[in-house]
Amino acid sequence: MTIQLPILRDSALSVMAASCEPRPPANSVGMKPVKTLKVGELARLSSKTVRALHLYEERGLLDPIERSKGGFRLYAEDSLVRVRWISKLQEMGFSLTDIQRMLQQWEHSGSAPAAMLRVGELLKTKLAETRDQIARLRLLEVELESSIEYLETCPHCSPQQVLTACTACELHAQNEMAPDLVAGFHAQ
Amino acid sequence: MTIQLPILRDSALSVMAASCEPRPPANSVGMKPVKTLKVGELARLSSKTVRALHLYEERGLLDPIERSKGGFRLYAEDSLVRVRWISKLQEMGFSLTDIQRMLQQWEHSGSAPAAMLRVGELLKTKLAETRDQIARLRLLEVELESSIEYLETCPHCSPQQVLTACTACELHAQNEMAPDLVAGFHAQ
DNA sequence: TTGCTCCTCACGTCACGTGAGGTGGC
DNA sequence: TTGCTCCTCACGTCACGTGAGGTGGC
Repeated sequence: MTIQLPILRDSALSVMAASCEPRPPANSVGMKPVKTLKVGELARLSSKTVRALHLYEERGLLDPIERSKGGFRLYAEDSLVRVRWISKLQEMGFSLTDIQRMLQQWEHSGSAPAAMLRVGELLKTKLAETRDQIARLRLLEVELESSIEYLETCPHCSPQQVLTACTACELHAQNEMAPDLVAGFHAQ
Repeated sequence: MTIQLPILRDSALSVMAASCEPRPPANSVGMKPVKTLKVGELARLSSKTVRALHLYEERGLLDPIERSKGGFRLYAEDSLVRVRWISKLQEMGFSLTDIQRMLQQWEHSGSAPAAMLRVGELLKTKLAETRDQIARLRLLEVELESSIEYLETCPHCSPQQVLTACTACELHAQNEMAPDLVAGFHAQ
């Protein structure tokens, strides 16, 4: 994976030099050592474990730009964007294998708009799935609420009452079925 | 786990007998064989695999009422309620171990209102977590939408454009950063 | 030198998936 | 007898968790 530097870079630098802001460290030209992160720092910043970051490397999803003399992994600051990107895709339900495939498709597609089109399609599919998932969770939310409400009655029941009698409890209206979340306990 | 039959059963039966509906098979008294389900049927009805149902049995979450002479598991119809209950708890993020613990607490608590109180507390905690999860997914939804919108511009880009040039694409406003979901591709 | 961070194996865990080889029941 | 369903091992998978034993770097 070779990265071409955008051509604007020089003019961008001169604009910054002309401003009154303190000059940021030159980190793209190689004169000063580039600011890097050790794996523990990257882990902390991304809320991942070191083990997870190692795994992403094994799977080809993340690479340190170099190693220290002692073998320590040194990451570019950009890696944080990559790791957060992985996290988001995982939250949407992509597996690491899915993500691996997406990256490969991306790298092997010569034409930029074609690659972007593919990405767009994937995101649209996921948007639909995310909406489904939200709908499912809202149903669960309603169910939780009504189960909690149903259970509000129980503290007024006699403490001597045995659990097996709950199937015919006289405190709840006779036509009021126990909600599934409660009924599951006595099922069987 | 012994189940006491509710006392209303007989009167319920006689009400049914008095109606004009065809008499349903007597399935609680033991005169006729009780309607049971084989594991495959239960799997189909609950959208689980046979393997999963076996696992629930190993973990003490589900038990067939009997076995056929040939060793086939035979489940009560009630088992479907139990399996759906397990599914719902899993959707909320409970592990099988969690569910196992809940059932044990339930079975070992002598007092019914106390058991219900515990269940109520657990459900309240899960309600909060479910709401958090919904909030997270809605953020993702918004992010997906804006990423998709951002990518709408790309089909108008020259097909000869190389991917590495996307970091400085002139079709997107210069101050418009690529959304994280897109930026993750070129990060590193 | 001390203490914290990092390294590479390598086995464990969770909720199943996926055969292998054999049998039940209509 | 055929075909579908079921049985019990038992190993595989996914995304890490969790040591074990050793070293880097301020």
